[in-house]
Amino acid sequence: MNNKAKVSKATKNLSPKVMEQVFLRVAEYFSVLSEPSRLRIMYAVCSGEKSVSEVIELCGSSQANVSRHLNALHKAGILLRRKEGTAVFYSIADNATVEMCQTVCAKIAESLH
Amino acid sequence: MNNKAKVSKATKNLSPKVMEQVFLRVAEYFSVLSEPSRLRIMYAVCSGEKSVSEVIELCGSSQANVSRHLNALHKAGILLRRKEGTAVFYSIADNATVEMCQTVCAKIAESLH
DNA sequence: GTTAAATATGCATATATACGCATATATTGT
DNA sequence: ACAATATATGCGTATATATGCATATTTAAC
Repeated sequence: MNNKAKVSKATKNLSPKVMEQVFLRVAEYFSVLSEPSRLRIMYAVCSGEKSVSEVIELCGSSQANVSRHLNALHKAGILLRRKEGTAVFYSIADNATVEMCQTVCAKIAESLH
Repeated sequence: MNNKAKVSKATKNLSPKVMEQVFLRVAEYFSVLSEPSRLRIMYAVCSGEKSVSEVIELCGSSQANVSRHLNALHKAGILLRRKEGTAVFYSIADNATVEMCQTVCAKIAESLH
């Protein structure tokens, strides 16, 4: 079974009640990715695991904001968290999300030409 | 050149200024998809062109809301608009968006089990 | 134990936006 | 011209959330 078939199978035959749950969750998921600050953070982290401090440097945003955004991305299951001493490291949980963002970025970047 | 290479080429070597523009636009794009009401509408329309009235029936939302959401999806370039008499028909502009939504829906649906 | 460094969080505020309600606009049929 | 239908929009309100500032919490070093 190819990927397309898998997707169809996963979303077909779902009750309206479950579909509603899915829509709610998917909306939350996209919502996390609908902030420039968080996309900037994703861009910083997608090249490899980064500490909060490193993300702050790379993104030029405030410590409080970066911390909150990283937490949001982690809560959404998009970033993994790892503590080491006083530092906290974040990394990409699922490459599919990054690939999706890159696809969208590429489309937008083209349309800017 | 395969798709992955194309994506890389489209986003690499962009100046920080342009990247910032891209992040803004991508955030807007995801923002449009971050509402359950609009996802419901996408689901209604992705099976084929629909008039506003049909979408209202399928989604059970108010006329004013459906109209506004359809307009938002159109403005974002996600839906096409076609007038015919007093009716206005909306349809999917780019299948890539639908496929992306379906992929995310499938992932979420699986995680609900 | 105290200090310093890294990270998280409480609070206030400003901004965005989804929705309901009413109304405007456009098109068709009489 | 008028009425009916389909769609869009102005306005007020409630809710969500991004941000800055200050402070709390955690861990390491001394």
